[in-house]
Amino acid sequence: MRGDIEDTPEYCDVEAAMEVLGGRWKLAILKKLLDGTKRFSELKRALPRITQRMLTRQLRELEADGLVTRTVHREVPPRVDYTLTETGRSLDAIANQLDAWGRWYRATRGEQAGAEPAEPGSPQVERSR
Amino acid sequence: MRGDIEDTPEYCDVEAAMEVLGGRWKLAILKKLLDGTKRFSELKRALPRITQRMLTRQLRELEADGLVTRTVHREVPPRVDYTLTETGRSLDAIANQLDAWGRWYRATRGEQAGAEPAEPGSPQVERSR
DNA sequence: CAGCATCCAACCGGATACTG
DNA sequence: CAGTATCCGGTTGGATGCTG
Repeated sequence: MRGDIEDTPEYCDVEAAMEVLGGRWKLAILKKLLDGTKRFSELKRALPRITQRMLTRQLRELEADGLVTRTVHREVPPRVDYTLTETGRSLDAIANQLDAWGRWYRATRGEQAGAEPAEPGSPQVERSR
Repeated sequence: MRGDIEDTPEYCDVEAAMEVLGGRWKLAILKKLLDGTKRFSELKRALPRITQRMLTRQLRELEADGLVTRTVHREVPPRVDYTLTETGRSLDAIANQLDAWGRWYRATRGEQAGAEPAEPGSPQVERSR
């Protein structure tokens, strides 16, 4: 069973994904935008722990990577809103599974580190194997 | 729809997940370990772009977070191997979907940066192998 | 409202050299 | 083999002030 294809030192595509989605905020922002278009202040309110500075920067990067669209309405007061592109929406399943996993992980770690809870063995996510 | 729950400024669980899985390497390492137990040098070979220092640090963090088990064999030459815990294996589906997404994203971006693919949905996510 | 500018501290990640 | 020690640049993130 030594296929040794498994050990191929090729560039892992997970790395490619993490270069775009890496950092602490990208996926959290994506997740919020899955509900629909949101303006800057709505996102800021939805993510209280991110600073304005970081939110701006992360949104610009997501825009540059083609995951969100930024729309500026020239009115007073100013209004800018952000919408997921098709590419951004393609992360729907992954973002939701990460959300479920995060909740599950926090629960298991919060109660007792290392033991399996009475809950379903996994988050909503289906396990392989 | 004013007081909808969707906008709850609560701590997003995606953030919790990203605190554990964040950074460029965590998920890539996880992905490699999904194939089974690997020793340090095998991981290093499987991920040529990570430095030894980073590999060590990321592995220690994964261990501290209960995702991998570190086993030291007191022999000469030294041997240490790493195995996923149940918690670590619970990320199987997510890691594989991210891998698939990364491959798909690279492909679409490589061909035509900025244009939407005619394809209807997300990348073809391979559920379990 | 939605930002940009600036300063600054802390941490992340990489390169290199050395060790049990 | 599997690390540790040291140095160092870049990024993250916070605070504060200013602008169209």
